[in-house]
Amino acid sequence: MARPKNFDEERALDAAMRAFWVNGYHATSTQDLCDATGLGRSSIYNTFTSKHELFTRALTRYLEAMTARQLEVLEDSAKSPLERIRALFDLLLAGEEENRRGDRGIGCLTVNTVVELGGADPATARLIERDQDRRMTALRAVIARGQRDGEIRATRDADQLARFLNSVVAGIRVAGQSGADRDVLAGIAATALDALVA
Amino acid sequence: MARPKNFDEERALDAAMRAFWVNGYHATSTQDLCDATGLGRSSIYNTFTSKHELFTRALTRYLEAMTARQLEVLEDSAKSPLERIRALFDLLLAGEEENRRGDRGIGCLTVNTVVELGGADPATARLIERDQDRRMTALRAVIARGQRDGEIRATRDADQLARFLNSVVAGIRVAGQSGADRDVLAGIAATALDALVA
DNA sequence: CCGGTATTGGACCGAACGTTTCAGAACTGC
DNA sequence: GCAGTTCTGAAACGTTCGGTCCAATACCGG
Repeated sequence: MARPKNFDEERALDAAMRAFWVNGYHATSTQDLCDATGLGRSSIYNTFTSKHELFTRALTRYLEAMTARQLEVLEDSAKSPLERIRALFDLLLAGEEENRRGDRGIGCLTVNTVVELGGADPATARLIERDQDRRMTALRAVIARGQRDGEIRATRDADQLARFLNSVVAGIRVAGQSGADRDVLAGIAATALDALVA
Repeated sequence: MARPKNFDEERALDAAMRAFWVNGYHATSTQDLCDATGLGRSSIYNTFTSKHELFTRALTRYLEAMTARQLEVLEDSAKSPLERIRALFDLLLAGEEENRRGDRGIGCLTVNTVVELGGADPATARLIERDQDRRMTALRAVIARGQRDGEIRATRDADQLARFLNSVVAGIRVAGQSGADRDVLAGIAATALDALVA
């Protein structure tokens, strides 16, 4: 047929994702993307059409990877509902530990994107909304199950508790980004769980 | 002496603050700032030196205004500690209600700035850190007081609970920014309080 | 009312932005 | 090894960026 690309598209996507994650959409220039991926401008535009399209692809990849891992934890039938939620926080904390630049975390691409583009880029906002729905559904199910088992307080409905947890997750991400260390984040997570078991 | 400025510096600062708040630092151009303030380039640069300096001034103003209002609530001796914390959430929810563009909130300039610039702009990060210290100190004091009175659980120390609340506040801001309505945010706040009172 | 000083609007600066173009290189199928 | 197709690197596109310059203007103190 024709000349093949001499780079791995998914590897390039990962590098771009990382760049957007660390610096944000606007602060990442096409030159930065070339440097991060090791590709030339032509290859990037030939493969991904535009900066925005590349961002969309990178974000989609991020959402899929993160949510897949979270759902795996939430649906682990070897654990009780409450243990799964604890495991979810463990996963989160491990991720925060892993992704640090200097004295602070780089946050979560989802949260970062909601904050930076949420109001200005409806297509991206929808992408994140659909992902949130998936996570919320799984979370709600686990909580409802825990409530039936008597492991989780039933004084608030599963939906409300799920939204609370989801919001705490975002809060932990922001706290990590503003410099809180692992112990502090673990303390926040543990305290949040108090609201579920009391 | 000489010709006086024919605009109100603080009013201009408010307008600039609003622009940065809604769109973020990078996505707000100097032209946007001219449009928002109604000033010409010359007046802006003559008064504020640079875009970054204007941002610093605007952020400082925001921090001062927000924190002053929060401290006022937290130090209201007419209320019990727990009532003060409830009032803090009420203040937060009222602010979220007030600041909406379309179907979503515009968040909180502090959180937005941590997310957008936290890792790349140490001077700004320090500014926010100092502000956070003030708010955390007040929060810790109120919680400690509530614990002495037996109104707040003493199974976790005041510092940990304060960090938890602070993180929930950020989480609520992000949730509002991703489209959650008032009832949902109120539910998150109420659930967070469960962790304090058991 | 005039001299001195600061502010103002608008033209303008070089640099960087996202994107396009294109000639040449590289690979496939025949 | 040639024809056909795609990829690649480099140069260049027009636009917008943050910031400067300057002549005209407006005000104050004397």
